[in-house]
Amino acid sequence: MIDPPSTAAARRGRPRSAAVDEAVIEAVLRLIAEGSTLAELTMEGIAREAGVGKATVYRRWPGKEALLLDVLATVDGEIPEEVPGASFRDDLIRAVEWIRRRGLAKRDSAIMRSMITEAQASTELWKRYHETVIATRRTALADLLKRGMADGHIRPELGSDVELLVDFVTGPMLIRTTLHPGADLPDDLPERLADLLLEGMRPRDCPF
Amino acid sequence: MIDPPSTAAARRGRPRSAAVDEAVIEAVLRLIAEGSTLAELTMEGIAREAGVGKATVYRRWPGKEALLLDVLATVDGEIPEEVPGASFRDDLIRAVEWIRRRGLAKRDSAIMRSMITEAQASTELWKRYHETVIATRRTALADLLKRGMADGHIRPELGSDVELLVDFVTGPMLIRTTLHPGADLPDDLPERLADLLLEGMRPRDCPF
DNA sequence: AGTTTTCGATACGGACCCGTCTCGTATCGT
DNA sequence: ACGATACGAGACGGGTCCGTATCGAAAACT
Repeated sequence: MIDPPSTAAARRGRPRSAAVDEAVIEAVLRLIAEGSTLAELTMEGIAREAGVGKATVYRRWPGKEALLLDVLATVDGEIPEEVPGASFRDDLIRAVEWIRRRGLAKRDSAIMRSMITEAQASTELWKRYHETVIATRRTALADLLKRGMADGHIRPELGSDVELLVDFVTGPMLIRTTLHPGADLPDDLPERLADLLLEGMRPRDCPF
Repeated sequence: MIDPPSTAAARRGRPRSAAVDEAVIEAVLRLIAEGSTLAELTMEGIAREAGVGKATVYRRWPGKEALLLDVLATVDGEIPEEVPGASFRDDLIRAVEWIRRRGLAKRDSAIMRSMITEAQASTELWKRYHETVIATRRTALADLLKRGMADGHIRPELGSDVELLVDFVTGPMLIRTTLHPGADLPDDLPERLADLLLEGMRPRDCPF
């Protein structure tokens, strides 16, 4: 985002409308949710959708890439706080359920699909998305798994590769939400999946 | 692919070069593998990459969509025949290993990523890819799982939703290959993952 | 009140791509 | 040999998008 004319000298004249910033970002999210690829997004189309002049957009962002970076920033905050629940099983279900919800949200799943393509080019955009959304979520899940390991819900020898466990937990649901868009995601899916995962990780002599 | 001037009347004149067909399709695959999005592909760029006149491309395909459909057709054949191996575990490892290999192949993974994004628009292209590549592979895996179920490697109550099991098996490795491009995929990953999966699915009193 | 900046709208030149067409040449059938 | 077609190269008009500039009106500051 471009700063208004440099903080020092001027603060005179009509100030920028915060509503416009919001309208533009909302417009981008709307277009993505409606099926636009990132490549299909145009500054002209964005301005039109936002009901805003093209120059007004360029006054704030130097180009599409910068704008999209700011759009992504508004998506970051949607990661839920990680409160340990009643049991390891509950926490696991909640983690999977969270992925399911993102899949049901047109907006989030559309963004994710867009980012997957961007990953090929490994752009700044993808780096940002990975750092703020994916990595955050993965470390949170890794922590959860480590807690479960400490409590004896997971075979110790699996601890050598927590990343594999994270993929193990997230993969199935993620595949449903990204690869089979429109696949039905019934309410009890997280629970059934979590039990399947638990069974895969638990010690053979575990009493749970 | 457009037929040469109608089968009936004419077969005179210089025939079309089969080498050109190949060169064009190869060029498209090369461009995709190098990171081009499908949207970024241009008929001009394709012709240039193939060392071919633009008109020569249009003589064979009416447009990009049709060309890409033919390109996809050349990718279909790479699905391996499904020979039951020594054990259920071996078969499972082979199935996961196959996904890993596709992930290592820049070409295949790039195509897959492209298709995932294209799926939003639900084009003819996606339908074709899903039918010929994804669905084929999934039913093969479902058959494998049913065999395993019949042999007692899988808890009977899991049989009610084979699709979930397919996601369970493919998800983790697919996530690695599509969502974390460039992630290392060590040789023993399929084996470790398959054992994790087996453990999740096996009956508690299973002797295996 | 007067100044300054933003606002939406729109015009502009440049770049790129589309799909068609026209070259001169090459390569086939007859 | 000859006619027909394919070939590479590239010109062409038409379209879209980029990023900048200009307009009169609106909205803030001094």
